[in-house]
Amino acid sequence: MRPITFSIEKRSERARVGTISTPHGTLQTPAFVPVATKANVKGILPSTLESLGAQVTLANTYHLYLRPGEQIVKDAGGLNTFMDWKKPTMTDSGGFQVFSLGAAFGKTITKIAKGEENALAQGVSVYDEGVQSQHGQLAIIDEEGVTFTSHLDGSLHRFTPERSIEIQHALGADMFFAFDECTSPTADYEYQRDAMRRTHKWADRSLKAHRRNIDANKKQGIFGIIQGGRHTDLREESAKEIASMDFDGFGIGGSFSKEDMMGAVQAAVRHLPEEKPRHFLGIGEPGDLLLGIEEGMDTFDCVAATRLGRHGTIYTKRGPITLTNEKFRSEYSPLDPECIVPGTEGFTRAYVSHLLRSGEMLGQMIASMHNLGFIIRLVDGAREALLEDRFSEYREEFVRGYYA
RNA sequence: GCGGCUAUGGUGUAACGGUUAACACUACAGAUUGUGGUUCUGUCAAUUCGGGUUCGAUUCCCGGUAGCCGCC
Repeated sequence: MRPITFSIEKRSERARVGTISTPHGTLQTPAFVPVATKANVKGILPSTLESLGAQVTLANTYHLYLRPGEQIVKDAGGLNTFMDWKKPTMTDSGGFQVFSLGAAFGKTITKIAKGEENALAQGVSVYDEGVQSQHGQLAIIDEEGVTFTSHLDGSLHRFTPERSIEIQHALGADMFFAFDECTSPTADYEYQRDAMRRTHKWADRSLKAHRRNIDANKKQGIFGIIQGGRHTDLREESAKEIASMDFDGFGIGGSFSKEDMMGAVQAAVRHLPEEKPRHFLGIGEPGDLLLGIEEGMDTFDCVAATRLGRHGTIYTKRGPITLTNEKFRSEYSPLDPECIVPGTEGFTRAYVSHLLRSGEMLGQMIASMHNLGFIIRLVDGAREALLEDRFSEYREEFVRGYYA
């Protein structure tokens, strides 16, 4: 019996409603996964997280390895005990940091490319770009793994698939990811293909490293990651390859352009087994979550809710608003009159605007809390809608209000 | 009353007899999708007033005004 099991309660075209069982309890899917990079969701207490309806959190291998070190977490009794979070946990493998500290370091590239960057990328070889900017990067990739300098103190480190898995065993999350390379959206086709095939080899090595550890196999499940950028043929190749391996679940990772995201997902999902959970890494914005659900994705993690909140932007049913804008200084209305998040009922836009403008941490906490509550409710609502056969109406109604 | 010093965006500073007077903060706006915790990118905004010298003055000169310091 595997530690991670998945059952589907209902299907609606490609979308599904299910339950993931883990040693720390179950997850009703579709589910949003708050990001707890350094074993905390920035500005949010675990008890608050629970009251917002969070079912699971995702921590990061790279960050916890550097500080405090995986041994500290292990000796604490694992991630759950360390951070006093009793529900299921996940860890990301550190593969994303290969991108964020490598090709994207010190640049404005994000994992979601805009249209123009795309066009720009057509004629540009990322290999050249990489050589040019290698001095400014903290990570260098080779076939065996990644060598990087710590962003904290400049010290030299190396991750291989085996090392990433070893660290993730020490962290002890219920579900964790194979070590992968998240490519830049500005990379050309050849680079995407080569990086994807390298990721496949790393997936195989990650899986073998995990299965060798009998003890960890009783407590933790491993997810393989599909890459391939925005190219549907690469996404298909990647999905077939990763699906053929004995993973407990799958993740769709990497970079896209906004327009091609769902095409890439569809191409991948086609080749994934029905009976295993699918996680959409780093997605997303409200509309993207609903699209992902429609395409058959089960879980989603994203930093947007907390990052936007910290920087003063909150979600509302009528689209995102920037609370630090002058007009909100004297708006004595709820953060979102159409979506009151429990625990924030009494706060007005004017008050939170004041806190954020004053640099008060409570402002960031309230805005993060609101955004997390908003997103979790959105995804939970989608689950209900799927169960009641009204998902498309649910999605359309939301999109009509949010993107009006 | 006399003498000296100072006067540059909202704030604190910079600069020069010569294009669009610089910088930081503030203000205003934008960005953010597996987090490098208060980040990144833009924008608005000033030479105290009146004369004079000069091709040209924020800069040099005279005066007014204001502030600070000293003296009686």
